[in-house]
Amino acid sequence: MTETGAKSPRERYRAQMQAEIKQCAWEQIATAGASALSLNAIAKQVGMSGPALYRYFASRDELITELIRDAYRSLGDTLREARDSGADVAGLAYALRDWALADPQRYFLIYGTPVPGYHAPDDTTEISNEIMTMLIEAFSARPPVKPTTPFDAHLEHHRRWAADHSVPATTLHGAVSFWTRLHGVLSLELAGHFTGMEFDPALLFSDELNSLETH
Amino acid sequence: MTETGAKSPRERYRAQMQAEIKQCAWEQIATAGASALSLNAIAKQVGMSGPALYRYFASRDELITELIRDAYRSLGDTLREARDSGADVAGLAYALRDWALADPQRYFLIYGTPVPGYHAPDDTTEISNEIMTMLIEAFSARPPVKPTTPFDAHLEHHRRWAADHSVPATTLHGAVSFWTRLHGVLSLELAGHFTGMEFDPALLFSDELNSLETH
DNA sequence: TGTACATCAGTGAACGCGCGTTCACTGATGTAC
DNA sequence: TGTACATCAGTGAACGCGCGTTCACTGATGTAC
Repeated sequence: MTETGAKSPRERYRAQMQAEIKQCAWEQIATAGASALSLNAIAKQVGMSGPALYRYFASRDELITELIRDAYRSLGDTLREARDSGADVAGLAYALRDWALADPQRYFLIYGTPVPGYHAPDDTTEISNEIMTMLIEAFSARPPVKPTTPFDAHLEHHRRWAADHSVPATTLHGAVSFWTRLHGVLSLELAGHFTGMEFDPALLFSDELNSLETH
Repeated sequence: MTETGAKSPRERYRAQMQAEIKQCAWEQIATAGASALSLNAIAKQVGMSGPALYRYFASRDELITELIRDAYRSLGDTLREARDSGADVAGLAYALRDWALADPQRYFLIYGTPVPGYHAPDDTTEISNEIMTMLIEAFSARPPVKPTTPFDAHLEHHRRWAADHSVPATTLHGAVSFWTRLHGVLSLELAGHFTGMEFDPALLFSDELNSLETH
């Protein structure tokens, strides 16, 4: 009875309120960074008093955890939709880039500076795995790469993390390099490390994407 | 009279105390992240009372700024020393990697999540420029690369940031890709995004380094 | 349709806390004659 | 070498602040008969 569809008005309201709180939280993060997120400030902006938030989230940490979960889900959804629309490796890359540019602080919430103590919730690693699987699939549809690097050889015996057992190691390598190279450009761009150099980061991104063809 | 050498005992003591404070600050950052840095906590650990720190730093922000400056200087020194010891591109890469692994939070203080409001002090961009120049020099010593990519062409007309006007655009491109690719692997490794995959990040790093030969 | 009760969103006061920072001060160290 | 003064490191009390969180409560909304 409780498990599917048919929400009561109260449940609707509750969900809507929860979404509004998160929305405010995201705006605050975009403005001042995640570490400056304040429950009281959110409450004020939403138009209710501080303690009321505890109807929706058990604590500040739980709110942040939920935001991280949402960020992962959003990225996963974005890439899945791209794939379902027939996107190839390049399509996934641009979907990633657009997603990152749309909200840099959301990107950094996943891929930015780790907080020493904190450990991300388990569902996020599931989404990470799904993303990796999508990348591997995309690279599987490509003409195979010739040269075998030391890392390729290493991967032959360290590939338990990859769901698909039949795919060649060079394909796994492609997926990993997709991740690291595009993250390299993206994170430096989003952090503003290219301001001062007048080149267009988009072109660098495209070039890095193309570099994945040979490796 | 004031400008060079010959420090008085007071100046010595002062410099030593300042260094000790910074040292404690770094330990705190390594433990709990930069955003959790607390003046009072530092004071307690150094063995003096809170307000005493204001003899050495005008404010918390100035302390952090100074730490960022030191991080940049440390990285610059490390790479310069490597170069002066005759390191080539690969040597610089491993010097970078070692430096990053020695203190991940120091790395993230430079290359991690940006704080929306904050702007790094000017001297840091000088060091960034110096680092870029060293990379360009290192890539100049290599056999030239054949294929010209769109980004190469773009760089021909957007290279004012590069001090050396005589070097080909593909060389500049090499230096930029060095930066982005190695940062991509390093930052994901340091942030722990490879835990759960059993491969050795060092081998991936080497492979990414080798990938720079063709591009 | 109307009444009695349960659920639950939101309030306001209060908690303790640690923060950065200021201020007037003490006391030791250095400098000048 | 000894005295008089200036410099400056460090203290302790106090400031106001905003934080996350708890608690007992009010009042509206939903549910059962």
